[in-house]
Amino acid sequence: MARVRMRDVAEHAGVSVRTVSNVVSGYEHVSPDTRAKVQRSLDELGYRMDYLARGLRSGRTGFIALAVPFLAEPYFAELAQAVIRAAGRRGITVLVESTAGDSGVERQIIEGGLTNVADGVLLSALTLPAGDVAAKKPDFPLVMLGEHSVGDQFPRVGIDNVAAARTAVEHLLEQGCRWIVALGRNGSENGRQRTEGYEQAMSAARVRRVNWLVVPVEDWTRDQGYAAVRELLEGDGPLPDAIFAFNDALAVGALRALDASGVRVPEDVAVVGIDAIQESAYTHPPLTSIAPDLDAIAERALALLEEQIQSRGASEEAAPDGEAQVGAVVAAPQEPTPYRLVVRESSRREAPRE
Amino acid sequence: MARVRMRDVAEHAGVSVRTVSNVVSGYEHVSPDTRAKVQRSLDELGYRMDYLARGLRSGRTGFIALAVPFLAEPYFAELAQAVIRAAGRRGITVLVESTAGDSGVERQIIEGGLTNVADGVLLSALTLPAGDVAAKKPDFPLVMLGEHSVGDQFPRVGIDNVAAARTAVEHLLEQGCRWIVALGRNGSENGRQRTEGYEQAMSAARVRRVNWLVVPVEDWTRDQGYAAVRELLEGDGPLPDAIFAFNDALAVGALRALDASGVRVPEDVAVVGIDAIQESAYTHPPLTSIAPDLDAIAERALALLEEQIQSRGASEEAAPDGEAQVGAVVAAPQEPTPYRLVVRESSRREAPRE
DNA sequence: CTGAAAGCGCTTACAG
DNA sequence: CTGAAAGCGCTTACAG
Repeated sequence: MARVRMRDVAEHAGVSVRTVSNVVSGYEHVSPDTRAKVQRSLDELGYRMDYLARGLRSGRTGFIALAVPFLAEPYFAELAQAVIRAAGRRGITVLVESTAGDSGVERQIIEGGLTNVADGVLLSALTLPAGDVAAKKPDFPLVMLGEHSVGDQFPRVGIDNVAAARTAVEHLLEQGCRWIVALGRNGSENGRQRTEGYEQAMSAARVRRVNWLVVPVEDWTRDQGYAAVRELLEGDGPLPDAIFAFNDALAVGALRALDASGVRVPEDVAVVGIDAIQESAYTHPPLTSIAPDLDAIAERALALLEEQIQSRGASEEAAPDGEAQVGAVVAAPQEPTPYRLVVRESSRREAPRE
Repeated sequence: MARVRMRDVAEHAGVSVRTVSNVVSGYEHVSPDTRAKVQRSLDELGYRMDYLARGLRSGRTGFIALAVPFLAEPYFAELAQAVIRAAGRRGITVLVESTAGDSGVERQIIEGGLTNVADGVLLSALTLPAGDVAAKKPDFPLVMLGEHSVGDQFPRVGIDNVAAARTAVEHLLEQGCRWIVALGRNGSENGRQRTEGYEQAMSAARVRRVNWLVVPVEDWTRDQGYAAVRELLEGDGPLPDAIFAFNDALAVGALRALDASGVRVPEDVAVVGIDAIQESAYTHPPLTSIAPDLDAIAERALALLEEQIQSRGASEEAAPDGEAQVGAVVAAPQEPTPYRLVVRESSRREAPRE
């Protein structure tokens, strides 16, 4: 029961390991007879490739790393699932890392902590200051997920946050809302961009400045959304028309706070989120949200990563000392991936006030 | 910028690679002077271990694989997060695989598809028939997650499903409910066990058989919960007292269906789930659920896996032909991990009917 | 189309 | 406490 190696298969089939390797890796020029013979030995002995050894020798492991802040956050879990599925189609195995929003771990990844294990990395950075990533100039295949505006140093894929936020707010404006609270500004680039989209829409609709309000939070989680809205609702006075939450988790928290305070959605306050996580179809009431095309994100990210992986192989051959600028090859600015507005009950006003 | 190897560090420091290796791996018996010298070279050259090479040579990669059916299902995402966190504390990297409920992939894993990449695997099987796993007698470290009753072939960790279900139903009975629908039986072992817990509680409370009802579903998802309850509510006639959903996803779907039909929770129908996923605190109304201790599950699973990994190392030394029965070493029946009942509004009746 | 052989970057008995 | 050397299981020019 000891491990079966290529050598064992070769002996069993009466060929050289070279030939076994050829058969296993699907090399074309092997005579049908030899192939059949080797295949039989392969099956009979139950050979299983040692990917580690192959990786060591060939420089390619067939793994890529996906680093997300919190795997337990629905958006990231769903993104990871999409990436795993897309990778599976390409015969790539995904190593999922959870950086826990800890920039230490993110930094470690940027510095190449996974380089020799993974052929490349997909990084959905949260805490890492954009400048830091840019400064490191990683010398391995890297694609950023989400809109982080890290200069144009790396290929990145994600929706256009500004446009997405604008779309969400425009939808609320179309429903007749005029006093719209933006929920979720924080230090992140994403937060800035979504704030900007909000402001663009409010400005274009000529909404009075007094009716603009951006509520900050630390993290885009249900609890923070809940807490922020509870605070907002305390005391007396008129209510805003609508809440535009920067993601669905915040929106879920907001809905719960509204519900707990007896505020009706959408009659009193309309709510819109971003991400269209699965949960959003089951909230009370179902949540209107911006749905990024996760499959498109995954597909494109993988395509970009593979481009880099391939070009690295090529350039290393050309310049064995590894001076090649890996990232630069494909750093051309990317089109943002598509998204769509999913209108559900949380923002559907029977009779627009307008 | 070419890759810095141990040999480079050794030359730079004027020692042998053996010494560099000793320093890097924290071997004790290295003179302080040598250590300092080597450390300086390490830093100066920016050495980074090639884990692949180490793994090939030493037989340990420092990776374990975690295979779950659907990473996008909240329970599994939260479990994965717990495992990653616990593994991080032990210096282990987790390779997350999503089997997509496809028994093909699960089977592949059981057959050792990840063996040489991961030191061991944590498998949360869903579709795989218990007998199959048992029949394969995997020759690598394996711990099953969740209660699958695969004989006692493998160490496994999870809550006691029967007891958990019984606890949930007993809680409903205590609230005065007498006509409790169990939602979620399917072909899975988990489903059978939760059904059994339901029956035990109903039986012990001497509830009339006419008031027992087990509603089947295919998957434990929100949509299936929604669809099943919609169907249940169609037409006229009295409503049941309560719904015991076999997991929170089903409960979320049930809550939505109830809400859409204008049925009040908990006044008309109380609802209880299992898993206590984060989402459950934000449903309408907040959902009572059974909370398994995910950290305990992760910790224990990792401990059991490490035991096996270690004992394999040991036994292989003793019996180089690999005849050692890896799993058997620690296959002693495990205590189920703890859980607790989290009572929220969905089952809290001000005035128990009893 | 196939063989014999070098080598990927480590670890680890074996000596000293 | 440290060196010189073998070898983990592959891939891949280099020959033939």
